[in-house]
Amino acid sequence: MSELTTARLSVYLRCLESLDASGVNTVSSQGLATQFQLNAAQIRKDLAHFGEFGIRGVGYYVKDLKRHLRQILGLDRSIKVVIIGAGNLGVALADYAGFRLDGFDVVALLDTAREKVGQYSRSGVPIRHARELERLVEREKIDIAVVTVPPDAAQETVDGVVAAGIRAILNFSPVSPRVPPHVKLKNMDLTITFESLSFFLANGHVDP
Amino acid sequence: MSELTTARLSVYLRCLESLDASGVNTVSSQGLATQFQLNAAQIRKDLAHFGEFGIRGVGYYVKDLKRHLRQILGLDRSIKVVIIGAGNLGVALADYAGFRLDGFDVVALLDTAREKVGQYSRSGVPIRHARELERLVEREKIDIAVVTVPPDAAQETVDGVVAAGIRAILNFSPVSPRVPPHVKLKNMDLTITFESLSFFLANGHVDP
DNA sequence: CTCTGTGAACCACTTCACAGCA
DNA sequence: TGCTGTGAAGTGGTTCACAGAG
Repeated sequence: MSELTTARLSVYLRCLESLDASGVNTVSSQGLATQFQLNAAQIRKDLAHFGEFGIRGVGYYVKDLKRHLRQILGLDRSIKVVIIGAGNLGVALADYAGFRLDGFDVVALLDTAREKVGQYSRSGVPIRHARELERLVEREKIDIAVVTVPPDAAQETVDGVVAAGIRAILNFSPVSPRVPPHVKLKNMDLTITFESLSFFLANGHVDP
Repeated sequence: MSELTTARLSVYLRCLESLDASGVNTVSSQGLATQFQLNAAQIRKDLAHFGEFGIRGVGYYVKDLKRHLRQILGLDRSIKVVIIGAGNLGVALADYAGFRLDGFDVVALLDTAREKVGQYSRSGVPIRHARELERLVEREKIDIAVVTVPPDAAQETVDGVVAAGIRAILNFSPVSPRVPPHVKLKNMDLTITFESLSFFLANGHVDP
């Protein structure tokens, strides 16, 4: 299943939540498409991969489809997250309000700096020593590790995360660590993102 | 020019910087490909869009190609960045060390909260009132706006940024604001990213 | 008659394979 | 000979267009 498809499922879920909040009961793929600037055929095709959720001549029941999407995305339970690297970015992510709402539970921040261990983030996430990772994973059934350590520590951190049995990693450091095939690694490389924008500024405006 | 191509140019630049730091003078597309797990033909094709930088039978001069890529990516000058929304994430980004190294200069954080305005981030980025945006853009020739405001303020913030004349926006809020066609908007949606990982955990391990 | 689910056509990006230059 | 630059082939993802269910 394509990355792009699953990202769109998230978008659809968000659209449906908005419609549901407005009291809308049913929506057609065409309705979704025009309201949220999507492609109707693509919506139908994306959804059809997972079952027949629509009713011909009617569309989709908003609440029904919402529930299906939540389940497909694995959001029908709390997802436990640990953040490794209690620097600016790590702590900011731990305190990011959006997560809690969407069922993501940041269990701990991990770091090796003596003066950070034992502290709490503003929103109350405890900072613990990185060596506790294995124990934490075992006891708390961690689902996702977020890596916000300096680039030269990224690969060893990721290795530790994999060894601890975590199968999904979100990496913010500007390197692409190696992971075994059963582990899903997603890189959020801010430098690449900024350089893309810079490229557009340098070249984008010239084209006819 | 494809998004994917420009992202790869950033990757190539990083690889070349690493080679240069190791004292390597020339490298072939094959050399780059095997060392950094890329595709040799793709490297050649990506580069060939912008000129003939290689020498047949030899490869590419590392320092030369580095300079060319910097120029193509628009990194041969300082890029001025303003961050709108001095919350956890905005301040963390302002203090992110990686930027300064790569020629990105965070000129200011903007916010509307009276108690934040006048303060400084840990690394010394001043927090100013959001209404100063237009003046700041005019005086400082801002290139990129980073939007880290709450979702319901995202569209109006982006509208203001566009009105101020900024043509490249990096948006972290979980909505996709509308922008006119001459403006480049890049969304970094953490919720979608986490939900993709959740999807993988829920479905990835089953496939044969 | 409306709207879904889906094969077929289309398009974009990637990889292959080779002509030709150093 | 070794490697680039590039047309041709291949791959995967998107859009079209319609048969058929409700």
